[in-house]
Parts: sequence; C-alpha cells; structure tokens
Amino acid sequence: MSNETTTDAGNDYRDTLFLPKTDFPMRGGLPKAEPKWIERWDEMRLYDRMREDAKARGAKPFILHDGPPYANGPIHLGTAMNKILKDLVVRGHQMLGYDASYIPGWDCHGLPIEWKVEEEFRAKGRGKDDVPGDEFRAACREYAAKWIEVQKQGFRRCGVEGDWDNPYLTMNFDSEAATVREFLSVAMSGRLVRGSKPIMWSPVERTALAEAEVEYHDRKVPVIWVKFPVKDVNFDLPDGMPSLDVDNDPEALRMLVDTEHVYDALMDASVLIWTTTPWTIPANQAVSFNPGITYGLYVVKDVMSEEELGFTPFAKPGDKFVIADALASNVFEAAKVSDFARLADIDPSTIASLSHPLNELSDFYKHDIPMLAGDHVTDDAGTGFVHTAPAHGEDDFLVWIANGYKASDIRDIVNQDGVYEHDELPEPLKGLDIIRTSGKKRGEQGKANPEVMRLLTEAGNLLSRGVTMIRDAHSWRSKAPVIRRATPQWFIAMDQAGSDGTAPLRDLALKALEDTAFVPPQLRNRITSMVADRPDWLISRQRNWGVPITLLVSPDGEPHTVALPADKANEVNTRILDAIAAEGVEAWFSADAATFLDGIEDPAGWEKVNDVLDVWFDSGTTHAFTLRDRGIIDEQTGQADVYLEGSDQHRGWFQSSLLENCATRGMAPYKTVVTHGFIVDADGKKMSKSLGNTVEPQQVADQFGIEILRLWTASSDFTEDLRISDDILKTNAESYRRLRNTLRYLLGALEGYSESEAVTREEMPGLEKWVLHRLAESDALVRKSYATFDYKRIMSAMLNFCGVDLSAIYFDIRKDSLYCDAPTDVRRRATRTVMSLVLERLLTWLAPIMPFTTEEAFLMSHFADRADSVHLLTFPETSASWLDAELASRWEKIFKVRRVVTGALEIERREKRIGASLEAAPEVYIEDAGLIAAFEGESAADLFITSGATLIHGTGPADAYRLEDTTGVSVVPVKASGIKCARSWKYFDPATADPAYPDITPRDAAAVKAIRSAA
RNA sequence: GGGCCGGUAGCUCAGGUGGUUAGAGCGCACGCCUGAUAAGCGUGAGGUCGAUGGUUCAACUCCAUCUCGGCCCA
Repeated sequence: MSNETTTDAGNDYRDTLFLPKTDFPMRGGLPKAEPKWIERWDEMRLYDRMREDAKARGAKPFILHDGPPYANGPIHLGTAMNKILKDLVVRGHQMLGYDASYIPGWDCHGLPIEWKVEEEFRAKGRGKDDVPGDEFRAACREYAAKWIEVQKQGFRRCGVEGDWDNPYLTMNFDSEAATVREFLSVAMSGRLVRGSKPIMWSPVERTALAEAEVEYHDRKVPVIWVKFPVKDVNFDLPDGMPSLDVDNDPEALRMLVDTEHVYDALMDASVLIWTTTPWTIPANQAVSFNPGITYGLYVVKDVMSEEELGFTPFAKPGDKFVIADALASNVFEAAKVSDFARLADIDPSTIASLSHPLNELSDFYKHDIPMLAGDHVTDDAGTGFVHTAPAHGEDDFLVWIANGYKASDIRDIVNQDGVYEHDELPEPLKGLDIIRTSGKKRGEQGKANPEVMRLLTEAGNLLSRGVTMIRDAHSWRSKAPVIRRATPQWFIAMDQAGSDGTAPLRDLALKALEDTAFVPPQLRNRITSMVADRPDWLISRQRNWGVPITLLVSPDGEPHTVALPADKANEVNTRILDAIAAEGVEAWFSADAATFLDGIEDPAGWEKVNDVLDVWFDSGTTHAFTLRDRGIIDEQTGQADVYLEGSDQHRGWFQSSLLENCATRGMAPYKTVVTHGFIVDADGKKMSKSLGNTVEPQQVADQFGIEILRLWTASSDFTEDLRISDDILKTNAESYRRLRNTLRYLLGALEGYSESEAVTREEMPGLEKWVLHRLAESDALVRKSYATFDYKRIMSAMLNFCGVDLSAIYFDIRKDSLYCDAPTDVRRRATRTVMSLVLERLLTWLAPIMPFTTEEAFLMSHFADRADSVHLLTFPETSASWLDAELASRWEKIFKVRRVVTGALEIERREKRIGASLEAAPEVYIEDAGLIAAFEGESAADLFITSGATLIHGTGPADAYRLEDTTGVSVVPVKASGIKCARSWKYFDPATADPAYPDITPRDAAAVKAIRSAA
C-alpha cells in the first residue's frame, strides 16, 4: 500500500515538536526526599506562616483538639495513622479556607511511666521506698520528656504539620496548675464524694487500678464447695410445716430417722456455695441467692468409695444440702456423691440465717450470716448460691447495700499488701498473703488460700475442692493478678445534683452528647450507652507520679470544699493554686495541711490528701489548659470543632473530657466527635507482636515513603477497621505512581506556560469545556468530602479523574495538539489553559494527602511565584458556571461511540492488521440522529485518535463491529490511506501537502513554518 | 458472657424508599505503542453482595438466627 512510500524522516522534525519537558522526576524517591521537605518547612516556619496568612485573610478558626498519646515508647502504626488522619482534617480545613491550628499534646503522668521508672531505680539497686517522692517524680518527668522527643520526631516524619515547638504536655507546670484548678472546680460543684468500695487492687504495686490499667488473662485457681450450716429459719414450727416428699423416695426418708418435716431437715442442712477465691471466705458476711431460681433440699444417699477414688470423699450419706435444682447433679458429681435424693422445694428466703463455716474457730465468726436476694446470682455454674464478701467484690458490695446493710459494717481484713490484717482475726490467718508480691514467684498464689482450705476441712465444712481456669483481671504492668479490696477512694458522682442545683453529671453528659455530632453517626450509641451505664468516676490513685488531689480533710472526714463555707474554701483554693503555679505540684506534696489552712481555719485535726488524680482526669482537662488558657476558644462557652480518636476512646478521652467539661461548664468540650477504627492485618486480625503481623511506621517510611502511608490512610474507610499489608501498601504505591505521573505530565506539557497564553472558556473546544465541567464537579466533591472527613471519596475520585478522564481520554486525545500544533493555535492554547487549571487544582486538592509530592510539583510549576509553599494556598475558586450538564451528556454520548471504535480497532490489532490507532480511519454507522449530532463541530478522528473517521447516519453492514450495550452503533475499521506524516504520524493524502513540506500534513507544515520563523 | 460496630470482585472502595445482565479504580491476563518509556493506550477474565431461615410477586438491600472480625466491658 501507500505506506511503503512514506519517508522515515521522523527525526528531522523532532525539534519542531513540543514534547513534555520537566525536571520533575518520574519516581519520587520518597524515603530520601521527605525528610528534606520537612527540613525546608521547618526553616521557613511553615506552620507559623499558615497561621499568619489565615489571620491576614480573616479566616474563621477551625480547631481540632489533639488527643494526647501517652509518653512512653516509640510510635507505632496506630498512633501514626491517628496523627495522619488529624493532619488530613487540619490541612483539609486549612485549604478550605479556615484558620486550622493544631497543637499536638502528650499525656505524661500515670502508672505505666511510674512503673518504668521504678524499674530503672530497681536496676540501680534502689527500691521503691528508698527514693524520695520529689526525686522520683523528677525522674518520671525526665522519662516522659525523653519519649515525647522520640514521638515528636516520629510524628513529624509522618508529615504532620502543627505547632511542634509549643505542644501541650499534661506535666507542664501550667497544665498541672490548670488540672488542679479544674479539679477544685469539680470539688466545689459538690459532685465529689468519698466512698469505700471494692476496687481492683494490685498487691504487687500496692495500688488501686482503673479498668484501663488491667488486662484479662486465664489463670489456674482453686475451686471449693463450702457448707454454710443453716442456723435459723423464718417460719413457725413445727405446725403448718410441709411434710417431706416421702412418696418420692421412701428410702431417703428412712435415712432421716426421726425427721418428718422440712423444718427438721432444713435445720440439719447446709447451704452450699462455690468459689474460686477461698481467701475471701474469712471476709464472708452473707450468702446471696436469686429468687428466680428454683432450689431444692437434697440428701446424700451414697458416696463413691475410697477404693474407687484413691481418697475419702468429704461427703457422707445423710448429709443434707440446699442447692439450685439446675446444678444439683453437677455439685454431687464434683462431691463424688454416687446417689442422692431430692426431699423438698426450698424457698431460700425462708432461711433466716446461716453459720459461718469457720464458726468454731473464733468469736469473729459467731455472727449470723444473712441470706440476700440478688440478680447477679445465676444457675449457669456453681451451686445457685453466691458467697458474699462485700469488701471483695463489686456484686457483693452492691447486693449488700441493696439489702439495706451499711458500707461501714463491711469487714476489711486485707491490707494494701494483700495480707490479712485485723485484730479479731483468728491466729492462723493473721499475716497470710493472698498473692506473693516479691521474689521469683511474684504474682503467684500466697499462703491464704491453702490455709483457708485447711481450716475449712478441719471444720468439716469443705465439701469438695478442685482446680479450674478462669479469666481474671491482671495488672497491666506487672502482669500479676489483682484482687478486689475495699479502700477509701474519691469519686466524682454521676447521679448527684450539683451543689448549685444543676442536674447530675450523668444527665448533663447525656444531654451534651445529644448536642454533639458524630462521625460515623452510629457511634453515638456507643458513648451514650457507656455514659448511661458507667459507675461513679473513681479519680484517686495511691501513686506518686500525677497531679495531686488537692483536698484537705476535716476532723469530721469531709473535704475542705464541703467542710468549709464557700468563701473560706475559695480562699484555701487560691492558696493551693498560687503555690502550685509558683512551684509546681511539689508545692503540694512537700507541704502540710497547715500551710493552706493557717489563718483561715484551725488546722488541728485536718489532714492533707496524698493521693494523685486518675490520669484520665488530666487528659480530660487538656481542653482547659490548651484551648481555653491559650485563648483559642472562649473560657466558658468555647468548644473545639473536632475531637478525633480511635473507638477505644469512647471509654477514655472522649468521655473523660466530656465529664470534666460537663462538671465544670455544663457542656461537651467538642462539637463533633470523629472516631476511627483500629489497624488490622490483611485477614482482618488485630496486630500483635505475638502474631508477628505488625508493621512499623519507620519501616514503611524507609521502604515506600510516608506519603504511601498517607495515601493508604486517606483511601481507607477509617470509620471501620483499617486493613494493611505489604500488598495493600504496594497497591497504594501504584496509586501514587498514577497521581505522580499525572502531575509530571501536566508539568511537562505546561513547560514555558504563562497566563498570557490562556484563552477564555468561550474560545475553547468542546473537549476542554468538558474537562472544565469535570473540574467543577470534582471541586464540589473535594470540598464537601474534606468538610465531612470523607477522604476515601477524594482518593477514588482523584484516581478516576487522573486515570480515566485525564490520562486515558484527555491527555491521549490532546497529545497531538500539544505536540504538533503551532504554539499560537487556539486549540493548543486552550489545552494548555485547561491543563494549567487542572494542575492548579490537583496540586491543592491533593496537598493535604500528599504534602511532599504536591510541594515538589508546585515549586516546579509556573504557580511557584504565588507562594513559598503549596500549603500556603487554599483550594482555588472553581466557577460553578463551568458546570454544563447538557455538554456533559453530549460528551458521554461521544465517549460511548468512542468505546465501540476502540473495540473495533482492538480486533484489527489482534489480527495484526494495524498497530497504532492512527493506522485506522474507521467508518462509524450511527442509527440515532441524536447520537450523531453529539459530534457536531468536533473532529471525530481527533477524538478517536485515528487518522480519519467517517460518521454515517445509518445501520451499517451486518459484519460491522458492534458492542452489546451500545445498540445502533457499528464500526467498519477501515485502514487509513495515504502516507504517514513524518511529524504527527497521521496518515494523510500527500496530494494535499504543502509542496515545501511534502512529507507532513498541511497542519504540521504550517506549525513548522510558524516555529521556524519565530526562531 | 454483655454492649456497640462491621463483613459487596485478589486489593481499596461505590451502590440501592427492596424491582431489568451489582459498579469504579488498582491488580491480574492478553495485546498495542515506543515522541509521558522502570511511562502511556486498549481488550478481557474475576462477585452464590459472610451463612442460614423468614417477610414479599421480588432481597445484596427489610426481619431473625448463626458465623467471622474489631473496639469496649465482665
């Protein structure tokens, strides 16, 4: 064919082509480049500049208040993701036009740091009691400061922008003073109560533990069945007593000798309990039952023999027990009873009292043991009765109080070391430890359990014993088991009205939650139900490293905030606050009560509280010393726009901050709560060191670059759990490549571009108008998505826009114009105008997600003279007038036809009839007049990237190419005729050529002339 | 064991007052280009929408149960 006549003179025209030219490299080299950008931003004081610029343009403030990570240990992927997400929120809002400040913070007090520091001292041979409090606290402060520095570097490496030079630290003196101030404000509101409750106590660390400080592990424990002999019953005797059910089992009745009535049998029976904590038996004060469970009186008829068992069972024929019916056979099996009979129904409320199983041992145990009704008793396991020691169990305490008994009558026989200590305890029990608190066997069972079991056996009240596994609370730090122990503690009451008549804290908090927006909305339930159900807030800790509970207790046991009249109390408070503001918390620890009372109240008999505050209280006040004290929000009525944390903080920081601000100011400290999920592996399993599926941020930074992690964060649905794996990161690296190359192509195509080249929308071809339409659509989507924290939507929109609209369609089609048209050609100028508008938007839209790459591209672009950094820009105004639905639907029609054409050409390629699409000049048959009209004014060949194209209104030959979903369109893939243009590679009729340039098309000839004459 | 939430192609995500063959990008396979080249273009194959049962003319979409997973709590 005529192809053979083509002269291959391509290189002759190469220098007349406008090929993309840019120094922006194809590959980012992120791991090396990123730290350099951070350095640059540092040097130019980018964060301060952003603040200044925002203030200068009168921007509205937008406050994301940072939830403080705990200052021990390096950052991990979860904390990195959390900070990146916050950075997306802050940068997104900054570019939306707000003054989006961000002050990072750290949580510095508390047990975990204290524990580490204790370890360090121990390593130097100094025990806990050898280190003075102030020295110890100084060491804790230093320890926290060290990790803050490490974490700060880690977060900065993630590209997180913020006021890193002025972060908030809960251990700063002004923070500590503010925390004390807030605490005293709560105390003065009358919501502070002193109580003695069984709380989780770690004998090893000699401290009370909060829920957050314990973890649950399986543990092997003894299990015992104990007899509580019936002491008295409630009914008159013996008249009116029901008879025993003799018909049921005459043989059983015969064994009861002279017993005919339930009364006699009951008085000879025992109520059976089952427990896994034998050491609590000496603290027993009641036995609980559930009125909803049916109970029976049982008699033992026969037991397994010593030969069968290898030991003598404790049960004997004739023994009588009251047990829940559902559990009787289980109990007898455990007691090695081979035969038994049920004698009667028993209503446990008719049992007036029981004897303590150690009754004979000491006068201490001669008292009556009452039967208490309680819902916590079940017949799932055990005996249907629950041994109740109100000092050592939450349920025990509650049922004790619910039945009208007094908290002050609760027997507290265990000291802070977990050792029995009480004057009236029988001698064998005194000084026994429950858990070993030192040595190699630290955390293991102490002497209490075995001795209690021995004494019970001796008393004949142990029916059976065994061993079982239970899931039980252990100290988070020492991993040792914890016990429940009644100790005096300070609480913030949830259900007590304020002294000024304001509603109880729970009501205030629930109301505040109603006024709060939640992202995702379904998570509102979570914190609401937690607040609705939570117990009073235990805020005291018997520790050293924390903000002191600055209370002085009167001789009557009342805190000064209650014991003194308000004016005097305030005077004391002022004195406390002044002291702490001047010298830090040591001012409290080193002083005595008189220091703060002298001249206001007679200090005789007053005591200073030496507990410290729960660290959750510290973090609950971060808004006070970070936002209010720095004047970022109004002291009384201000709220942060957003708190953003993981879902675990519904119990943590979201709640402590809520309760704190409700107690002091009656409202939530935030307008919106954004919750993210947790990072899991490719299979949706949580990350753990033991599973070996952890990913470290530094590792990602070194291998891929942090921007890939940011891309991953942005593209994930953070409201659920976020999956990550090497493959997932690789996928994001692919996305990055696509975005980077799009920027690169734009930069290359815009080489030498300036605004003077721009044309107006009216002058532009339809395709350019379509791109502007897409730009306007994307602008709306991007703005809305940044405002609603929906980054994954931005990512997918940008990927589609860059991959399909730009790369596959627009760039591909306009390549010819861009490379070959004369520079003055309106089409080419329109293309560059649109490309400039696209680049301007892509750079800013992507900047919050890809701060490094967009900065690099920005500084290489013709926009660089607008600002020193892309991050000093806002999203450019994008005219809604660019939206043109009619035009868009016209182009959808064109693209529909185009797909049929590319399909047809693909067949030709398969058959090796063509290679490049420019080798074709298809005939396109279109039945629908509307469809063909869509092409009016457009060059179909340009849009198809073919050398020619003929649109024909008609049906087309039967063997023409068709697509199933595009009816009425068929394509005959005619091969292009003529010669191949040496410049544009289009096939054309040589007869039309400019005689001076016979080997190129007239368009190319004109362009070459223009270029050469300009040169 | 309890509370809250979730389970759509290999991956990341769309979708719908319940109603024709469930979508996109990426990846994958195959092909093209060689003037975006460790790039670009095209075509194609991938889904019992976690499972089961129910409501309904019709369910991936509503209800129940189960299962798997996550956070919190015991």
